[in-house]
Amino acid sequence: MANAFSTDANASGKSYSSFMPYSPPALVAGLVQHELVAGPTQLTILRIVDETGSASLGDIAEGLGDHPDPTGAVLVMVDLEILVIDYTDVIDQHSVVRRAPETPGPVDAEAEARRPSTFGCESLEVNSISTTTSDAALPTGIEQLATSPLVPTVVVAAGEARRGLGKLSALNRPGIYALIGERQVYVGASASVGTRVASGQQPIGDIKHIVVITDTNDTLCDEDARAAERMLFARIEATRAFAVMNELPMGAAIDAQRYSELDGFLGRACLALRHHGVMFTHGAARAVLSGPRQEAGRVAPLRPFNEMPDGTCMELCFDNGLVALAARQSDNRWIVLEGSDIRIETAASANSSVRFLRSAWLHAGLLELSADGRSFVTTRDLVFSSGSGAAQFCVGSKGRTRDSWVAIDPDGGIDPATPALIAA
DNA sequence: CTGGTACTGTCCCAGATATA
DNA sequence: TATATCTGGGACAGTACCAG
Repeated sequence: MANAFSTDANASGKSYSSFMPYSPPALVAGLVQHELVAGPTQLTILRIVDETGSASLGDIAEGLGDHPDPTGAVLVMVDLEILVIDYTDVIDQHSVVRRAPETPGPVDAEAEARRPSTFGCESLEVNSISTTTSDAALPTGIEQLATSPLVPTVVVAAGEARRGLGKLSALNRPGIYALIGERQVYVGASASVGTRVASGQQPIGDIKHIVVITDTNDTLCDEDARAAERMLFARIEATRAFAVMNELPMGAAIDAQRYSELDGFLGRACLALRHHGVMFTHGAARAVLSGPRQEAGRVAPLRPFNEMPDGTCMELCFDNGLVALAARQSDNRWIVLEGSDIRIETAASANSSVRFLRSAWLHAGLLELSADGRSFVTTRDLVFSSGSGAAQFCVGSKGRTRDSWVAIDPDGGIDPATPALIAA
């Protein structure tokens, strides 16, 4: 699947097209040129839409009969700006498809915001994106891409200057900080980071330096800061130059695009710290900028596909057909196996870790959209510290526990009910 | 020292589905 | 049609630990 997510030059600017394993579509003489949209398919889709002015994706799929990929066909036509699709969280059979406005006209920002912009990252917020030049000022056919407004401001203070950080109004905003000792670091975050550092009593002595990172444009919100705290924690832990004093922060529920933006933000901050000899001074600058692929210990050692993992193999079935497999190696070490289904949506009750990890692992390529688009699929064995944590991550909600995993026969033995089913 | 919060695990409820 | 079972989701308690 990895190759299907091409972002190369052939990828259309309409980003969801990048997850379709087909050639880029084109419109020639009013007819779509694409494997999924033959002439009759195009006519049928437009007829269904025109009957009432709009149609659900489910109606179109039904109208297309045995078409192999009706959703893909519709998305091709959306890509070509023949149709638009409205949906709330994810594209499903209830998503409404209608004709695109004929003239470019003013961009429907709200509808634009709902368009899928990266694989598997539906409902991405675009409020973090800013443009510096009005589209109207550009000639037709030229588009300035929006970029993240996150720009790190990095402040380094001596340990004894700690109290003074509370007096800097520029630090009275969400941000993250690190208290650096000889061989140990304490990482934290706060909605008002300067005050937090100045008045805190974190359990670390012999502080040599204090690093405070905020956003120059003050677009970093409290949730971003808590997510960035966990990400900085992982970056520092990966250097092995310091022992991180506190436990792994819980992170926050951010979407995959925001995760990517924060990662870039942190990369620039870490590079500044390297250039000033504060932290991240070992290894290549490139590695400092990119950071570790994943938190230490979350990816299990590589395992040949035909080799069974250690431990008891367990199975978790959910959402009418999705299956995750795990190896229970001990009460506090569960391995969710490569190829397991991970539900795309998360429930409102899902904890922040469930959402944070989805974004982190999409960013890292440890989760990919499945071939049928119904779920994410894990691309490596992933480590969890509890059965319920693993189950809740897979299902995307609470209410699943360690007992939700059912032991399976690692030798592929038949189900005890199979003889009865055959007899019937 | 205390309050707040996250994580884990258990319990319960509601709706859908299967079965008698 | 009534009942049983399954599944998804929320509420809650115990624990641990951070933050003030």
